[in-house]
Amino acid sequence: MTDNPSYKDRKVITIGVVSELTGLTERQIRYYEERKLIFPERSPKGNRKYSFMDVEQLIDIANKREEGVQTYEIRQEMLKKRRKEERKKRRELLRGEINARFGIQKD
Amino acid sequence: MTDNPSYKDRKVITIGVVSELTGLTERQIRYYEERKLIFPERSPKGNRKYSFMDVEQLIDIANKREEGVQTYEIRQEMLKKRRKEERKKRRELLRGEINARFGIQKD
DNA sequence: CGTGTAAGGAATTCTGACACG
DNA sequence: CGTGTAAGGAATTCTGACACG
Repeated sequence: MTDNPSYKDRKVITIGVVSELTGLTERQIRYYEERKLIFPERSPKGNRKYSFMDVEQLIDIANKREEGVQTYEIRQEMLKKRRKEERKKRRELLRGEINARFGIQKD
Repeated sequence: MTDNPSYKDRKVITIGVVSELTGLTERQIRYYEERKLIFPERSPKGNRKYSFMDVEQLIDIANKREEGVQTYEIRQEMLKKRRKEERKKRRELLRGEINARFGIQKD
C-alpha cells in the first residue's frame, strides 16, 4: 500500500551525507532542528541520523527559505498539514470500520 | 514497477551504521568488500557508503557464513544468480520488442 | 581463510559561543 | 532571525600489518 520495507523512514544517514544530498550546511541543518522543523534520531554516542524523508523535508525547507519564508512560518505550515492528514486518516479509519460492520458498498 | 525513487539503491549509509544494522563488525564488512561480495561507493574523502540493498546483501552473506559457506562460494553463487537475471532481462527485452512490432498477443 | 586487534593519522560530529545584521 | 566561524574534545573511519588457526 505505502512503501515496501520503509527504507524511506529508516534514520540511518549522517549529517555530512545529508549536507551533500541537500546542499545545506551542517549549521543550517542543525538550526532547522533547533527550530523544530526536522527530527533526527541519535546514535548511541549522540550522532544525528536522518531518513530519506528527512532529506526531502529539508529540501522543501531549503526551497521555502529561498523564497524568504521564515522558519516559524514553515513550522506553522507543517503543523497545519500534519493536522489535516490526521483528520484524513481518522475519516479513513472510520469508513473502514463501517465497511467492516455493514459490508462493502460502492457509493 | 520496481521501487519509487530508488532509496534502496542510494549509497548513503556509513560503515558504522551498517555494522549496527547487520550485526557484523566493520572488519568483516571491509573484508567482504575485499572478497568482492559487496561494493560500497566512496565519499570524496574516502569513506565507504552503502545502500539498503547492500545491507540486505550483507545480511544474506552473514547467514551463509554462519552455515559455514566460504566467501569464495558465496561469490560464485552471486555471479551465477547475476548471470541468470541478465538472461531473464534479455528475454523480457526481446519479448517487448516483438510485441512492439507485431502487436500484443496472449499466448 | 576469516576475523581480531593495536597503531597512527585524517576526517567527522558535537556543543556552546561570539559575530553580523 | 539565520548563518558563519573558530575552539576543543570525542567518536569515526581508513590503511597496512601482525596474530591465530
